[in-house]
Amino acid sequence: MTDKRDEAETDDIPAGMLALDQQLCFAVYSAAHALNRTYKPLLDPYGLTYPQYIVLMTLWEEDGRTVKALGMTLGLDSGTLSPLLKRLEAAGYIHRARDRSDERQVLVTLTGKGHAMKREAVGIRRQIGKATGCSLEALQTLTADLQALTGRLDAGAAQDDAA
Amino acid sequence: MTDKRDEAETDDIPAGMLALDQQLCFAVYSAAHALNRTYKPLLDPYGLTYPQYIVLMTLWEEDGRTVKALGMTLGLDSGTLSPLLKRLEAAGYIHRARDRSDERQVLVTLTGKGHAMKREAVGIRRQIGKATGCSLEALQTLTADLQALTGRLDAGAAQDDAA
DNA sequence: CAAAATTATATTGCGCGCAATATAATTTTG
DNA sequence: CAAAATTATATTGCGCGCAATATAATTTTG
Repeated sequence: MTDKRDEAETDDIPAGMLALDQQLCFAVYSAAHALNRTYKPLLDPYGLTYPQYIVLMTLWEEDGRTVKALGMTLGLDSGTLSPLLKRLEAAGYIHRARDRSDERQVLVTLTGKGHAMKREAVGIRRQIGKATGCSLEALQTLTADLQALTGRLDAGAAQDDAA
Repeated sequence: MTDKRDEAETDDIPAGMLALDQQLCFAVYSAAHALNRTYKPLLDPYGLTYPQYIVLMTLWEEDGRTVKALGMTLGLDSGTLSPLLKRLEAAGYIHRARDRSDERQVLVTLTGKGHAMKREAVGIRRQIGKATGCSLEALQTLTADLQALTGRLDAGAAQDDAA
């Protein structure tokens, strides 16, 4: 973009020491996997995966959303959500139905089992909180920093699309 | 574990506001996806996925590792690595060969193309750095916090295994 | 109002990530 | 040293996550 040339000298990184940006990427990658592993034994008894649990959390906040609305909140498209929602329905947690006033849309609503799961989530939340071993402030800071990072990354991607 | 009862009142979270620990989990989840999306257009021209790129980075640090050693570093098992490495070999980036002194092990080494990719990585690294939009200090703090989090999560999981 | 464009969801195919299992090589045990 | 246990890798099956495509409903355009 700029016509500067003289900032190209990060060329070689001392052996045994990754560049910081690579470290960050790997740290996010590893943390995501570690969280997944931590959730797994807590969710297995309910037959839920972590992404399915996230969808339920979203519905606990606001029930009766469309697939599209869920996708916007979670950053997922129908290619991921459609089969996931079918499994959640098969497991009895949600119900899917075409919107009568716009038959293109599918409304996703919690079943009794889906609502009941919210109470079970209290224990899960407590265990995850314990496992992170973070103070409330640390949790807040880290969350805010990650949200800011995600925002900047997505903003950059959107800009690239425009070009 | 403790016999206290009087800390069970996080039961209900105000509507429209997720508990902080859930926010953190979702923030990590979203950041990982955002990073993946950012890497994708940069790696596509080379026919590489982000996990494959991570494996290459690991080999740039120390070539000639076993599958097991790679797995320890990356937190992945052979179920993930075996097919991934086969694809990296098919793409010409690495070579796989049984260790002559212990035929159970497979040694993974970079090809010329695999080594050459390290130079291409300089540009990718710069673009990712720009996309994160972080100061060096912010990058360092965030990385360290995430590494600490991952460490605590994995330590907890290891403890559970022992029980 | 009919044709074209847009929108919402679903499907297919591919690459992880992981659990469960299989296989072959090596080490330990009796 | 032979049998049993362990170790390293590979394979199968399932659920994401995403790109590409298909389909049906709705909206826009002429």
